[in-house]
Amino acid sequence: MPDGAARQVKRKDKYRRRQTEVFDAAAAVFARKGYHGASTGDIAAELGIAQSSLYYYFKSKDEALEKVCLQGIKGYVERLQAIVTGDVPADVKIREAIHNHIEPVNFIPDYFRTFVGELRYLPSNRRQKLNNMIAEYNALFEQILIDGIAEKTFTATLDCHASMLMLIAQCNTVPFWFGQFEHYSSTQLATVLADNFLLGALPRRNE
Amino acid sequence: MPDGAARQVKRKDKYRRRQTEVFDAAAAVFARKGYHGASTGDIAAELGIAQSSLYYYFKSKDEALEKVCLQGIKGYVERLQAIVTGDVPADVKIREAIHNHIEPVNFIPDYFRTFVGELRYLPSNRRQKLNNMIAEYNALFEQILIDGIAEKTFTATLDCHASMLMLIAQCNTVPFWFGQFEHYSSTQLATVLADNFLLGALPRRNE
DNA sequence: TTATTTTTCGATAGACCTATTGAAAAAAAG
DNA sequence: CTTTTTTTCAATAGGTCTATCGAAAAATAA
Repeated sequence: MPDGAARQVKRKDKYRRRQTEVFDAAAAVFARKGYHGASTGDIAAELGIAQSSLYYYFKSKDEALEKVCLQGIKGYVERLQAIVTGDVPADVKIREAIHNHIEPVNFIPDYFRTFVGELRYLPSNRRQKLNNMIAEYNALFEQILIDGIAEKTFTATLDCHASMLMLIAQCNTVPFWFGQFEHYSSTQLATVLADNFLLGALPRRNE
Repeated sequence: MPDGAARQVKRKDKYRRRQTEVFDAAAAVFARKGYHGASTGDIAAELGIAQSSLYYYFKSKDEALEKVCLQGIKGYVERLQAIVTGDVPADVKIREAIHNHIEPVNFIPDYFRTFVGELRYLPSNRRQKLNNMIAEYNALFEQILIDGIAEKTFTATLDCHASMLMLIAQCNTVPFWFGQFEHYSSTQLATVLADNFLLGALPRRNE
């Protein structure tokens, strides 16, 4: 028989598991109907419980969106940080970065979509932290391109800032059409995207 | 003094001009707050009139969104059609197509943003026509790439369908950050995007 | 000016939505 | 089985939103 402290932990764990189910449902509904188009009643219906029961797990719809967005970006910056500091050429880093960005579509697609599409509806006080993470992420991404020019991996004419925005824009649209093209895996898709960016559509002679 | 028929035309014209102002306001509010986040009261406030006055110009909020979206895509297909059938190499066509897609950010940015971001919230009966136009547009865009491979302008390894989606995805994000980077004109931006797609980031030897 | 048409408005019905509250049901502990 | 704690619920206050309606105001015509 567990002692008092262990019992507390177990109870908290059970609560957190249920809470995760609630946020999963919220993410699914936000992704499908948009934040403002989704009601707490919709989320409850997704779970088969009463609308008021949700408030045992979050304090407001705003907070639910914040948690979903935080979950959606979780780990992104850390993984990109590791890629940037890696000891490989910039073109390999770009391939890794693109893969890193797209891959979560496989296991948290609703969080991914909600983060990309609904973050702007977070009240500005809650949005601050997430905006900072995005700025940091973008800077890391751009750094790969800047370093790539310095090490002569990329052409000097590359517009690093615009290219960074465009690469991320491409990755961010993937969760919105991933279900419709099952013949691509996320890995294949990342490869297509990276090949396009690195090689270009015009043929190359010496390769 | 105009006769009866001419008077009717003049009145209709005046009505249409005012209606355009109403849709302009709707597009602005939809773009800023999202369709579900925007109320008809917000649109009225933008115009400085009563909320109920709007219903003299449209029958429902849905209809307003439909009209804004239709205005947002107006001319796109026709212009791309002309580009596709033009007598120039595929790389030039791609440059033209990208320019054609991005340029409206200069004169109808709110319609552009609303079309890209809010179309999905149109009830499916109203959305049908617009979806068909998008399908047609995408097919035309992809045709440029397919033709480009056939005429040896592009590498045979190019994934035309994925590339089409990615190019359009890039163009579609432009209206969401255009205001923040004033040192790019839409033309310069189109050039960066096309250069990236055609040439790639890796240096080329013989050019 | 007076009469007619166009445009705007105030008031509101009817619906929906968020968040709260106290109580009931379910689960866990004793 | 009884008590305690956790989880869910029904009911609802208080707010917002869309769309309608008849009347008022403004513009135009006679």
